[in-house]
Amino acid sequence: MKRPAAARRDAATSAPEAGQQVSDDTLREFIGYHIKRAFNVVQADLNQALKPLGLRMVTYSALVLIVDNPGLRQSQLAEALDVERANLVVIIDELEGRDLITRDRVPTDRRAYALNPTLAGRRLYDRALEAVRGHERRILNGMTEETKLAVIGAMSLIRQSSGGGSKGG
Amino acid sequence: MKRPAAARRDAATSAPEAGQQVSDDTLREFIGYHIKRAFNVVQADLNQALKPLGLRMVTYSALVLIVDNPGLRQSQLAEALDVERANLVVIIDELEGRDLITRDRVPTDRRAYALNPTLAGRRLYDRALEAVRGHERRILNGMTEETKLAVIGAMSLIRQSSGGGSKGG
DNA sequence: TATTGTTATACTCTATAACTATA
DNA sequence: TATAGTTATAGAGTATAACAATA
Repeated sequence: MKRPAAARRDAATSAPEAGQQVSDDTLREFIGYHIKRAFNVVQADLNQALKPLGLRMVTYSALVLIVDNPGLRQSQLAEALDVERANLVVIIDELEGRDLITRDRVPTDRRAYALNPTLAGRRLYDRALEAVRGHERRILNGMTEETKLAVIGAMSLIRQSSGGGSKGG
Repeated sequence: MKRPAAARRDAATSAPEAGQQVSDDTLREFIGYHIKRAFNVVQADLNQALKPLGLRMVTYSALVLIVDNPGLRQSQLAEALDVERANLVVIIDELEGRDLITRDRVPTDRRAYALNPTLAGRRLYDRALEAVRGHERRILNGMTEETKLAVIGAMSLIRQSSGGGSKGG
């Protein structure tokens, strides 16, 4: 109920002193605010880094998981990426259309497709990982290994607070 | 160029052993991946917390900044929230339509509007902050103060790597 | 009956260009 | 000329329902 000391200007219908800068002291109390702002930077820079390869964040993540888990099914990939099966279809269409992966019928369950990378897919995987490593070097800007581990631990802690799937946002 | 030891299954067009679970070891090398997953959880839970108040993440942030910086202009708010002026219009419309804020003409610059909270706006601000504090308690799940500060420092470091505006993602 | 992949649809968020009224 | 707010529009991202084929 108490209000932030620093932020507040004066009371009702105050004048908009133009040159003055906006205080976000109240929002900065919250860790979620900092995460959101940082994530915006990460996302923007990552997409820039992936653009020359014709990839976006989702298509990149999907390609990596398919190369690392060849033969997995669309439903498994959808769950791993935390996207709806329906929305994954166009992502897979895109990767398949560029001959980066193949959709292979599963003999033992003819409803399902096994996703496998092509040679081109594996090559793009290597280039994408190099690009993303460069991107991380850029945005981390000399962050210590200790801090990195602390962040990863903290993010995992937050992730655990949710039951599992995190949609609905 | 080297490949993750843990992740890889066998080679070309392998079988999709159904029960097996998907490895994201390669992606977990990257801090951005952890931030994204955590942010998804934060966003989903925050929106749940704000729903009873009729607020979303943006409208909440906008309301907080308007209460803390009464009299600021839309363009200032747009910059502070890192959204386009054009997209802020509907957000402001929404808050104004609910009589949480007012758009007041600036006498010294008749192009601009000064944004001011109403009494109802200030009251909802208080309730929203309470709700968000509860949300943070929930998702942080006993994170130590030390870790929190480390995370905030790390997120600020990432934010600094960008020139300022972080759009284009 | 349930599940896999699919289509269609809708709703949010975001980016861009162009307009108006003022400066 | 430039700026503040606005409108319109298009592209992502995402959620839901319903369908065909298969289990």
